[in-house]
Amino acid sequence: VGTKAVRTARASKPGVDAGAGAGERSYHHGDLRQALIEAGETLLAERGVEGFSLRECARRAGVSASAPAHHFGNATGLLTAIATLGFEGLAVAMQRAVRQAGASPQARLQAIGGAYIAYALAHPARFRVVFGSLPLDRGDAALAAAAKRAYEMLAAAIAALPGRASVPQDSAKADLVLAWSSVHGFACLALDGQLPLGDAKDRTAALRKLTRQVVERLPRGNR
Amino acid sequence: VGTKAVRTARASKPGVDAGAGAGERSYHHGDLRQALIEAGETLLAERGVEGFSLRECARRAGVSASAPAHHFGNATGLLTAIATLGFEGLAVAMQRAVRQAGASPQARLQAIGGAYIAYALAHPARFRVVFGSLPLDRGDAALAAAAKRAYEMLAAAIAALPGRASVPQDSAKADLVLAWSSVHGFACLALDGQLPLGDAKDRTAALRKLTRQVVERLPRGNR
DNA sequence: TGTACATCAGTGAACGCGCGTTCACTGATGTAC
DNA sequence: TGTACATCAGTGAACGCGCGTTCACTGATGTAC
Repeated sequence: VGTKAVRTARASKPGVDAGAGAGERSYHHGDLRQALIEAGETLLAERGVEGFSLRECARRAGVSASAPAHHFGNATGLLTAIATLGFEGLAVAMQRAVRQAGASPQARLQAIGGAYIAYALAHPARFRVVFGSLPLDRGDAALAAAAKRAYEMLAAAIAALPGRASVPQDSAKADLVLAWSSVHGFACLALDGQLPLGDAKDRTAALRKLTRQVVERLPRGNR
Repeated sequence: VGTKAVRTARASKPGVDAGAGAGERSYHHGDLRQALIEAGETLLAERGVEGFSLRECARRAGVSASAPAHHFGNATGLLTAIATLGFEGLAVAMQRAVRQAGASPQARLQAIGGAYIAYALAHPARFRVVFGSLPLDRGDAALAAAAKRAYEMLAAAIAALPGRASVPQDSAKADLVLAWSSVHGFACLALDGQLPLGDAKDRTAALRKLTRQVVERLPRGNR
């Protein structure tokens, strides 16, 4: 009975199977790791941090409750993988924004801020895992590397502003905190639905104002 | 046995009993509502959002598992009460900061920002309940009133800045979002331990820089 | 090309646990007369 | 001041549930010869 139920569940999601002509999947999943991560994100998006469970992820991936242990060990392992994706996605989104923003350092920094917020709103589950209070394996190497990459993109964008070369390091740090705080706060409040902004147009306007002012208020070094 | 255990638990927290000479508490608690709220906050602080449960709150208050239902109905009710406290405390803290900051509108706004962050760091559990993803009864009248009070303090402080009378309403809204985002983001990142700031001194310096710049960059209306 | 075997990736039953909630109950308190 | 009674605020046993994790197992795959 169990096997049949699994097959039915899988058959309802065609196109996920790797190889194998028919819609049926074989005993092995193909890419359970990936499927569990996706299930986890969907679950978090649907039920929030409270509703997350490893068993439900397994259920959604069409797999027995004990299967996830082979890939992630435990729930923290899966959440850590999702958080890593979150940092990586953030870095990629910021990278892309920089490329599209042209050569002006100001425009680039502004674009990074916009990309940060857009990413948070597009992937609320990932964002909440990264910056929420769920248990993560903070010692995980992949997680730390992804976090560092995202962090350094922001730092580099600030350092590239005119006149910043002469800014002392701890002052540069404080400026990074300032810029990051603004953008991060906006993302959090927007995600929580706390912002007193009516429609998406209001929000876009406020967002643009915010990123512009963040750029403008970063002091130049040589004054 | 149950009753005895309860008595022992209560006896270990002297001074909580209302009236009654001896350390023993009677059948009635005295102020269970308050005790449950405090237990909830401690629990959240200790175990985070994940570790919260109504039963554990009852246990810590030295009371049976079914007692909380008399006061809060369910877990969401207790969390809503904590969130209400959070907004009220935030409003009170900001109020106090304004009073101590003197007459200058700039200094007042800056003080409000500092008070917001200080409150978040001093009451992480409340702050996380207010702005986290835990289920709350958003229709609760007390909660809505407290939220409104806190929100309007910030709005009033911004409106009191020189030249702001002529700023159109939607632009004022966007400015409020800007100021709130900066301060809120700083508080969130600091709570999550994400800020690359070494000690409390670093943090205070960054905080001061942040609130100052927020104030300076709010545009005047009459230009 | 065939065969033996190791390894990988899954199953499914079982465990013990803590949870929220319900229920009939009872001790303590307050109020009317 | 005393008594009857309503109401309030708790008890504790019981329920069914979903959870994470363990365990012996087995089907599928890959590799050595």
